[in-house]
Amino acid sequence: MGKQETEMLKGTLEGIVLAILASRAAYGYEITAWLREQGFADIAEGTIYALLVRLEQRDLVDVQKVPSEKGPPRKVYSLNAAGRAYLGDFWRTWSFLAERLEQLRTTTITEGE
Amino acid sequence: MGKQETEMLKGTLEGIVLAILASRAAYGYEITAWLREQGFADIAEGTIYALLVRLEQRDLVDVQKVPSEKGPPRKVYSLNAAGRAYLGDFWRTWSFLAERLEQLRTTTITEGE
DNA sequence: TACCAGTACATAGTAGCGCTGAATAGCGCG
DNA sequence: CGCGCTATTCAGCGCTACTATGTACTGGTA
Repeated sequence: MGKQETEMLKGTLEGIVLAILASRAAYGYEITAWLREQGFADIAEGTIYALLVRLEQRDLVDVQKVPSEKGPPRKVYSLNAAGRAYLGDFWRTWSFLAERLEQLRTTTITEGE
Repeated sequence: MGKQETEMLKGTLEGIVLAILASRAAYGYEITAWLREQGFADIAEGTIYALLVRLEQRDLVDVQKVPSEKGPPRKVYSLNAAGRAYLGDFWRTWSFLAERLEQLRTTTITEGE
């Protein structure tokens, strides 16, 4: 959709994916499909794969190749200890930001349009 | 501070500044100082000025030069109609994102550390 | 056989945003 | 005069998400 959403996703999309992986192991294609179901209609496939590669390079996730009945083998990602700690940081940062914004919204109620 | 906060601010900082300008006209230095008080300790000054320039170029704000008793003249920004509409879009996008994240947090309570 | 849709991953190139670091400028104070 | 505070500006960098494309494997169908 808009540029606003794209920019706002920077930083948060990583946390979203980490949160998903915290609840269960998953692979790229699956994550993309799930996000689309949740209303993130236009998150590009390539974005998720690139993100997962970054997570792997930073050793926040464990990876396991699993053969698939259809198509090439899946790369199943799961959160490791470092990833869980990093996710904790993410939630703290997010909470801080969300609180400030909620406060701003209630004090400046100018819902345009 | 961390890289996480920096990335998360992308897109949201713009909305924050718009929200501030919705409640009252302000100039760059003032906004920076206010943000620091609110806990955004390490938002660089240059960042705010660059952001204000972008807002001006996109015609979301009105600008007025006001002489200052100390230092060079201030550029006082205020939100115009387009800016208020854009701020409305921002809040909608933010709400969507915040809802998804809140849902994710409650279903995957893995507060690390 | 030939073709296509669906699954699954990968990557080169682009654009946008915030940060770093520095420069410029005006005013008041010791 | 030199220092500190106010106030703005700018070049260059790093990071993330998007676009667009390509690869690879399976099953259905004409």
